[in-house]
Amino acid sequence: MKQYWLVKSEPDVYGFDQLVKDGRTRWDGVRNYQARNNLRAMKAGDLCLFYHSNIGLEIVGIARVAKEHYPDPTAEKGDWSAVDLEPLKPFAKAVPLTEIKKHPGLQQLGLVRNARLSVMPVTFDEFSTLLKLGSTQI
DNA sequence: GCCAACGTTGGC
DNA sequence: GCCAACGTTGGC
Repeated sequence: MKQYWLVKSEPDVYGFDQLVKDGRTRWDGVRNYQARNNLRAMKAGDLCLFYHSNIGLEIVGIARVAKEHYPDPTAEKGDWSAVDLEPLKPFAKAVPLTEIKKHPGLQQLGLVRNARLSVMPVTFDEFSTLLKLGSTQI
């Protein structure tokens, strides 16, 4: 059973365009237990909505889990994990946070409820709704 | 740049 | 184990 996720990144640090350019990247540096546990629950092939925080404030595309979790090589101490992501598809139309907040079907989304969590699960219904808002099919 | 929300740390 | 202080994140 495929699961759905949402990951956040500041586009001036690492944006979706960069992921497309790179073809694949290591999603590391997560230092929050809840986010780490979400990373660990990801299965290869799961899909991740890619959100630009701080600048843009919109969902811009879909990535896919290319490699399941492994120890984060950037962690000097502590028990942290990373996964590999690859780009699947950019949104035809980016979906801004303001639109997400207005949508009655998206009020339970982690992005709305807990702005600070950087990796969060998304239900299939939420995922479908967001694809539709992004005028995108997979 | 400000501030609210949240997580972590450390004194007791 | 509680809670105040502090640091960080991220929307505005």
